[in-house]
Amino acid sequence: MISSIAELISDRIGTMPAGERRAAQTLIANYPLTGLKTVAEFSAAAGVSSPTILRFVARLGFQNYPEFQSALQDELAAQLQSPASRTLDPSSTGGAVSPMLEATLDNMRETFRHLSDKQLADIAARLAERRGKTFLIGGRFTDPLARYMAAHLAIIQPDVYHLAGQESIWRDRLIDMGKRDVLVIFDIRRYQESLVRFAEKAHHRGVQIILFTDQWLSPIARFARHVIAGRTAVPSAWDSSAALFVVAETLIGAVTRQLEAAGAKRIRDLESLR
Amino acid sequence: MISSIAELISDRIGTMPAGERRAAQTLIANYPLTGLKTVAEFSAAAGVSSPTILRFVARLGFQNYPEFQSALQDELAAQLQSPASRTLDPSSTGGAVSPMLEATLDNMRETFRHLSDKQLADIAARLAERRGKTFLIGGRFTDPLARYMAAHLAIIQPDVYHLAGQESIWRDRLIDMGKRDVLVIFDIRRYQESLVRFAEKAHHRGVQIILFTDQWLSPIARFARHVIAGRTAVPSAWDSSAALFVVAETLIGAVTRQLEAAGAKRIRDLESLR
DNA sequence: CAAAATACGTAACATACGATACAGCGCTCC
DNA sequence: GGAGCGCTGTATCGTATGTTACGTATTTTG
Repeated sequence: MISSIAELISDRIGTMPAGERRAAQTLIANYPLTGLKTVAEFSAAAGVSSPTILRFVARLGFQNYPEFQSALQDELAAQLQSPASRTLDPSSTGGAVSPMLEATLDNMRETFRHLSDKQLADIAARLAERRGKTFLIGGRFTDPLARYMAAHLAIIQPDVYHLAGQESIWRDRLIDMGKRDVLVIFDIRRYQESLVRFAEKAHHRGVQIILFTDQWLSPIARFARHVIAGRTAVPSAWDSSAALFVVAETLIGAVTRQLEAAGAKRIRDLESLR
Repeated sequence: MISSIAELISDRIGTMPAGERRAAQTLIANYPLTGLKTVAEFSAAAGVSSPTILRFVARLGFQNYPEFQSALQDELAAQLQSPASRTLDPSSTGGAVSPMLEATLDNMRETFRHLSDKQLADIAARLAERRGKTFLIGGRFTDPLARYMAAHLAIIQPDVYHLAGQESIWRDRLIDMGKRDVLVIFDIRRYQESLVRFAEKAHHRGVQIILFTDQWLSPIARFARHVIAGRTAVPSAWDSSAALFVVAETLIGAVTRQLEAAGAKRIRDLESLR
């Protein structure tokens, strides 16, 4: 049963030649707006020629382009009249994907429910005050999150370092850390021994630790000044770091806002360096 | 302050002559669909003549009919991109949580709404079939996502490589790529020249490209076999990659499920290696 | 009540839009 | 490696669309 044109497309997109597939993808990307424009605009957006667009709609089973547009408009009309039914109710998608998404969304709500605005503001403030250096590090699967956060923070303020590579390398960086510095650690199950040892040593040197972990709390929590506990359970073989990722983005945004004045100047300076 | 065209109309409907008022009313009645149709259809629906419609849109301040339609489409685009689902479930979040989170949740729902189960299943199947090698690479801020995905995929199957470091390094890896291989690219605004060039060359070598991008589609979409367009807009100075992150996790889960038998054995082997 | 002004529709016009024919190119399959 | 097929873009064509001019109807005002 094919109800919407979007389904029709994703059903046949596999059998389409390259050019028409581009058309399909650009249409899906911001559905259904591109389809309401003229053939010329559609083709320009997709980077193909007009005839390809027409062949595309022909393959979908429409006699001509206006007929295709009418179908899109009808669909849009039905959709606008019942706005509530449009926002993804769990039953409509049905497939194996939906439970994963639902669980992830729940995780985020839960994570933020246990996270007060004040707590986030405090952490952001600590990251924004430029007394010392900021170091970031993560575990096997969470190190990309540390990288992601470092990439953003490094733009709006100086002295941001992501600790990468072999353990011996970042262990030696301990020598540079002191009580004015901040260490952001990502560590979820199964907690890594090496990270715990590293955190302990940093803690003894007076470094303030901000820990991103799961709801069962990494042993590093003992040494941490701030602990962010995210929900990670999803119906999959793996744990999900998505909630922690969103917290990280939220913090990045908050820090950016606090450093607005200084940060804006810094960004301009960076731009001029290219 | 007049924001939407609907407001503009209801603001001036009092000063309009009878015919144009009928036009206004029929447009408001099922807004904005009637305005997207042709002048002839609009006039028929309103029971007036074509020139009356044109005089109507002229009175609203538009130079010509196409300009009026474009304005309607822009409005519709903005509306579709940020669904007002906030009003739907204020209960679940419990009140004044950061607008950042709400926007992120919306982005995810929207992203998955434009993403069919079949599409995801196709991509997962392509990643699971072990004919060739799998390469992953990302842009300035999205490379951590590539890393994250690579870290997981590399555990359940062989020949998974994350392309890191300087451009010249991964450019040389092109020599190892062929038509049996898959290249996963993350690229959101502002799109990186180097990535586009790399994608183009890989494409010419017959490599199948799976692209993670934003709703405005990186130019790499021209070469991509599969395109995943995620929503990135959040109330922050930065774009959000969270939706793409969740799609990545979903794919990781799907691939893992498909490789369950082979993957489980591989994981056991890995365990015994420690 | 008359006269003017405004509003509206009919009909002709020009533009630009969608459709089609054709040629070049790349790809696949012997 | 060569022949065949299928896909894609360029150029051209017919037409539907938006636009305008003009005449008639309707309302408004002195």
